[in-house]
Amino acid sequence: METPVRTEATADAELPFDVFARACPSRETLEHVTGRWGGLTMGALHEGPCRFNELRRRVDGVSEKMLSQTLQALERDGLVHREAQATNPPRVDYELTPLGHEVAARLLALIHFLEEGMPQVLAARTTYDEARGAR
Amino acid sequence: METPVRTEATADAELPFDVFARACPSRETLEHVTGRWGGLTMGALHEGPCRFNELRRRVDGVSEKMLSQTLQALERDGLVHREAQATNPPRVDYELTPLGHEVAARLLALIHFLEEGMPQVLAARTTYDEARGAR
DNA sequence: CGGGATCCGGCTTGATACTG
DNA sequence: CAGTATCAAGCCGGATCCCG
Repeated sequence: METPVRTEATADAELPFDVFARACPSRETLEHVTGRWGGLTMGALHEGPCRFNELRRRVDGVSEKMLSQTLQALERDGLVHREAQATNPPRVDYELTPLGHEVAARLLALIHFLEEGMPQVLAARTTYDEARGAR
Repeated sequence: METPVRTEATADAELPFDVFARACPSRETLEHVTGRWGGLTMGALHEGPCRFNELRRRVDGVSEKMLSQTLQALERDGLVHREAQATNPPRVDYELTPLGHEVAARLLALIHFLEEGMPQVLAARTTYDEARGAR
């Protein structure tokens, strides 16, 4: 991983934005990104630009409404770029912005790690459920 | 991109878990981790073990019920360890498991990047809203 | 094709109260 | 302190209809 300007000295520098605070706008964006469809949508877009209905196919289970809604939130946050052509039939392409790509990369790192760790997770679930049912 | 590092002996079979598939259990775990309180809870625990009510204070805005529920889901997935002492008053400590720490690290990478990128996000929102209101 | 508008059921959430 | 139980409200998300 590349290390930006960040001097990894002591704890953290005092950032003006703190997700742990209730009212911080960063929490909203985090929820857009990690929301039910936000993460999957960005993950799908990370593979490349995509039209609306193709996106629907990539993100299994999402409805038109939620995809539309999700895309709007991400576009407003500057993570997704929307390019519409007023042709007939209309054609709209979505793609990640540079910022969006960086966010998606971190998101996918999480997703892939989770996928690889699923055997452990599943094992833990079994253990947990057995310890419960036994008692 | 990067070379897929598979420990499996079998050839380049795809991973057995795919979040993009509706029915995959990895999507459940992803939702536990990225859910409304899951991420913040794990982020808070990444700083160190913590008791229930202290956790509530760290994660601003979470209710008892949701914290309890969140912790149970994470414990079941093997990401959080719960250590209870049957004293009076009761004392329960929560901490991340090794797996949980790895997940939390990726989560925090995302969170911190988002916090640092908030100025851009906020700027994008302003632009977006102006383009809307103008029309 | 790419959405917007509307309706509506139900799951999630959050107070509140109660227990060990 | 560390939760569980209960209940009302509200937002989420799906289905449907409609438009450019």
